[in-house]
Amino acid sequence: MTKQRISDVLRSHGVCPTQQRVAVYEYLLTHRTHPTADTIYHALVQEFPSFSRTTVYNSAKALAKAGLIRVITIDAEEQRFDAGIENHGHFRCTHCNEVFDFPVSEESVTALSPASFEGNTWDVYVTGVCPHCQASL
Amino acid sequence: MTKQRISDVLRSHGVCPTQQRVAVYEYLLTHRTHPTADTIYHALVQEFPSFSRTTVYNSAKALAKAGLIRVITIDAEEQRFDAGIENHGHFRCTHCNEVFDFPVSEESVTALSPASFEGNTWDVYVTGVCPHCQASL
DNA sequence: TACTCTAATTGTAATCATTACAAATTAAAA
DNA sequence: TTTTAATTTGTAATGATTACAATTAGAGTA
Repeated sequence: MTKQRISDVLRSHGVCPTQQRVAVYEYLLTHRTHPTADTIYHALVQEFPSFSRTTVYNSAKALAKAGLIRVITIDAEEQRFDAGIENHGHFRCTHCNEVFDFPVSEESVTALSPASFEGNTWDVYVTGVCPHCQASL
Repeated sequence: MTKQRISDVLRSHGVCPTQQRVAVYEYLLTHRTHPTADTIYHALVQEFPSFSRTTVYNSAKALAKAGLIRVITIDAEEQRFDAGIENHGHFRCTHCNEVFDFPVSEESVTALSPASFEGNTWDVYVTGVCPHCQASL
């Protein structure tokens, strides 16, 4: 996706497409690794020398509010950000501390959500040891 | 459950049953409100004037490691603790900020957990507006 | 293009939950 | 008891996140 296209997406979601917001969203679209604010900051400060940590949080907040990204709190210490907004769960490996996606069907989500509550967003977090770390143990 | 009984439970889970740990576990057993460390601290400092915030965290960590309680991170700002360890999900109301339990069936959990990952613990977090707040809006 | 107004960015400082640490206390075994 | 190891506790440190005010950039208008 080109920067121009990303700008259009932001605009169509009511988000003013500043250079920084476009850069943050582009980074998340091309790095599906659930990066932390600090990781994003270090990656983008090279492109924008005046880039600020605060801008990462501000941009992410604007993108999350518009429904373009999700904030993941599977890690108690720090937030992670994810451009994938379709149905999926998150798995955190306690050994390598990476976060992976795994598929979650529409039916199982429907089965989960309590009927009497409204306007629901859901997160499925699973913690354990990933296949790669299992092999190396 | 008496203090004596709680002591036995801790001991049988390999946790040295100190007064403070018994008090924290008793508080969580009798208050299924998913309290924060601060809430527990304020409640117990009345019983133990020398009670410390650090002890809440230490005790909770020991209890969680023994599998007696769970740490809930549905709230990005602060941890919550829950003596309920059977299958259930957590719902956070964005209006009153309370956390409620809701049932999650064994099958839906099995359907969720990715097969290739091991030693899994899972958390299902749903966010929205609770029935009580829906009525008052 | 220049102008204007509003919104966004940025750097610094503050906040606040959580943890580190070392001294004092307690638990449990001998 | 006495001893020893584990736990508690108060204070200080940590570190992610936010508040804030000054600067800068975005987008519409003439």
